[in-house]
Amino acid sequence: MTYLSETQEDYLLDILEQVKANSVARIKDIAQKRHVSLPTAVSAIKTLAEKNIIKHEKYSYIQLTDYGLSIAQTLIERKRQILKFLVNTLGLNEDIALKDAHKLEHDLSDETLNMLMKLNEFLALNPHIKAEFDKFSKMEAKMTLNEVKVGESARIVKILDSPIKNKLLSMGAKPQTIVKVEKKAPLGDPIEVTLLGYHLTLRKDEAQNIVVEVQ
Amino acid sequence: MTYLSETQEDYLLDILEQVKANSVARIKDIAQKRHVSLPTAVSAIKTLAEKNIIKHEKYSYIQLTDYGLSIAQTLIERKRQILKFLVNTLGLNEDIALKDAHKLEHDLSDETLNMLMKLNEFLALNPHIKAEFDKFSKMEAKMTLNEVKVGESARIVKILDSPIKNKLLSMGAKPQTIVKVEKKAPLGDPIEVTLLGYHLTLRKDEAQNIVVEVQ
DNA sequence: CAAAATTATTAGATTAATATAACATAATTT
DNA sequence: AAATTATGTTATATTAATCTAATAATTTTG
Repeated sequence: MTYLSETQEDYLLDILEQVKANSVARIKDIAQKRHVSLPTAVSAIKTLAEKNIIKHEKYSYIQLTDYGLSIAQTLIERKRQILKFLVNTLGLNEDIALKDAHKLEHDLSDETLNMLMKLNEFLALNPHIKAEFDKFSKMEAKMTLNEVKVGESARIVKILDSPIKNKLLSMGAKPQTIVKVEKKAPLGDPIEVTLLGYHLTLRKDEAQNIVVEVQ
Repeated sequence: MTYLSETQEDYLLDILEQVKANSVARIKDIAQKRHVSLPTAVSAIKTLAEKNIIKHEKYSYIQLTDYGLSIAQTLIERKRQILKFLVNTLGLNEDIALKDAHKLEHDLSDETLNMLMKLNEFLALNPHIKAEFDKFSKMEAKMTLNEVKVGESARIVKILDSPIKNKLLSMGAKPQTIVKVEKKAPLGDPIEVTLLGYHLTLRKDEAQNIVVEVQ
């Protein structure tokens, strides 16, 4: 029915969280939680009130309407399921999972979310499969950049700690960045590559610190 | 390095797509692809040019810089992996998968993306497990709203085609919406529930059309 | 090659989400 | 109860992404 922007959904959830924790929510609390200025919170609260999600009288507490509470509950449940997927099923650490869940909760279609939940359930019911996957996911990729053939592109999986790491990071390279091997000298040393628009010449021992995967 | 907003990333990918398909890209093409007006495209192109992602001279073609091309390739690869997860691993249909992938490509952390890829690989290498999951995911949930106990909340999984369906849709209820059973008459008919702030009284045969899951 | 058509740009507005500065109300304390 | 502190509001501005209207450059065509 009422459309809420992502930001408005975030405000709503923060209000509910605050009410739960503290029995009442004030403008100040919400501004703090959201790391925004008071006027910003005031105007967000006004918009939510216009949409009948909350009630707010000047200088007073913020209260959820039944409608607002119900929407919030649905959002919370979505987020809970997404977190479960990220933490339990994928085994990601809480920090990353929370950040990602926060974005996903706004974005995922009901259909996709439903399938993630099925996957959650499936692995919960089949611990041997879950264990197998966990083992598999912990195996390191073993190909390094020096093994990539001339003309081929690869995706960086990890950059091992080494002198070259900072140089690459400073150029903006990171896991998922695509590197192309342009040329190799005889014996494979040095190696010419391009990434993020830069041309680089790497020694073989430097390239060995860059773990990659070819598609 | 250079930060691109989601919108800017979208423009970049559309430019690359256009260049690939047509060997050159013009403002008009991009405006069409993005379903925006020409001035909007002009200003987006200007921003990307300032960030050294593309080159553009007044009234002329748009060209990717090496840097822009490289960023685009990384983005494309991300999206490809996400799509693979949604379509191959989860078995979602292409339309939904494309929409979701489009949003996820901007949102997912590298760590999460990496785990999704592991899951892709794991299931590709273990077709028997994949087959088992496919079978599992196709099993319908079988609990309906009339079976939920008084005081409990449930998540709507599906609303079967029936007279009640339109009524619920018009209230904004859909899969993932939370319903709470407030009261049941003796013999479980009728049933009082709340959802999205509404109080509803449902006949048992209506409630049987609402497939739910209790958490 | 001049007129017409196509494509691009500039100017000026709008909306959502943010900010700072200035002011107003409420609560606390001496 | 007056002064001080805490909290909230209003006025005004900014930024990114969009729009419409007006204008300009380029290309096509009769």
